Amino acid sequence: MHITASKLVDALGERGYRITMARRAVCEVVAAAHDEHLSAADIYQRARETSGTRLDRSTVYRTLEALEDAGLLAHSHLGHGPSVYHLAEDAGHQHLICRNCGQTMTLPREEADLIADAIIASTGFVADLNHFAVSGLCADCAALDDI
Amino acid sequence: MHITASKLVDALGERGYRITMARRAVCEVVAAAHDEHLSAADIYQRARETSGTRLDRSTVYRTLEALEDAGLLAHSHLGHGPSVYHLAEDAGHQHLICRNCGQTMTLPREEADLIADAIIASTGFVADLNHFAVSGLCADCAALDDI
DNA sequence: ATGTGTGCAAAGCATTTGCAGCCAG
DNA sequence: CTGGCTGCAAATGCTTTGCACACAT
Repeated sequence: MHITASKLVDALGERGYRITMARRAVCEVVAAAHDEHLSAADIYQRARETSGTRLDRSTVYRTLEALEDAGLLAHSHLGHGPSVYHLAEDAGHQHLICRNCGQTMTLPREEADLIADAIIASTGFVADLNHFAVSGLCADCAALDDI
Repeated sequence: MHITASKLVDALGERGYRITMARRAVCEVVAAAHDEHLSAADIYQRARETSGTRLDRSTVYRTLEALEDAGLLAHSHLGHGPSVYHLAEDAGHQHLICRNCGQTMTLPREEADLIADAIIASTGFVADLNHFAVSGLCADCAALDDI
C-alpha cells in the first residue's frame, strides 16, 4: 500500500510543522506520484494545477525540505539535470542512467542491498545507494559499441 | 607513472585541437593534480596563478570539455557541489561521500569492478561507477548512530 | 497574539552561449 | 589567411535567501 497525502500531512503536523494549503498541495502531488521521478519543477507545476492556489517555487522547495526532514521524502540525483523526489518508502533501489540514450532504469532492491553489504564489509561505509544514480550504458546502447 | 602535461597537450594536438596558452595552462594543472579532486573553479584559479596569462572561466570549461572529448579526462559528481575532474587514467574507483561529515573516500578498483560485474550480470547495464559518488555514512559517523 | 509560513523579488552558484577580435595552423 | 580559440559579458537552469505580510496555532 502507498502512503496517502493525509498521512504525509499528519506526519508533518506531528513534527510541529503547520498545516497550510501549500503544504497540502505538495503532499497531494507527492503522494499521487509514487514511483515517478518528479523534479521540484514538476511538483510545482502539478501542485499549481491541482490546487488552484497561488503557490511559489520557493514554497515548494521549503515544503520538500520539510518532508525530507521528517523522513517522508528523499531526493536523488539522476544525472546532470534537477534532483528528483520520491517517497522515502519507495527508496532502496539503485537508479541506472544511460549516458547515451538518457533512459533510466532501476536495479532491484535485493541487488542494491547486496552491493551495499559488500561496501560495508569492505570499508565500514554505510551506503545510501539510490541517492546518486549510476551512470553507464544500458544493454541496448552498449550493444551498439560505437559510442 | 603519471601522464605529463605535454602528453596531454600532444594528445589534444593529434585530435586536431589547436595548442594555445590557455590549453597548455589547463593541462599543466590537470597533470599536476593526479588523485586530487579539482573543480572547474580550482583549475581556473590554479591555471591563472601558474601561468600569468589572462584566462577566462569559459575557456577552462571549453578546454576541460576538449580533454574529456579526447578521453584524457573525466569528471565526477561527488555531491551537491560542483563537478570534479580527474585524469581518465585515475578513474575506475568508486567515490564514497559521507552525508554527515562530508568526507570522501574511495572504494578500491577491485571492489568497484565486482559491483560493476554484478550489475552487468543482472541487468546488462554497463556501469561507469565513479561518475557519480555513492552517498552514505562513513564508519565513524555511522557509529554515532544519532544522525 | 505570536511567530511560522507565504509570495515576491532578487541573489547565488555552476555552467553555457553569443559575439567580435585574435592567433595557431 | 582563415577558421578555431579566446576573453568578455550576458544568459541559463536550479536552488536559496531576504523581506514584509498573512495565517495557523
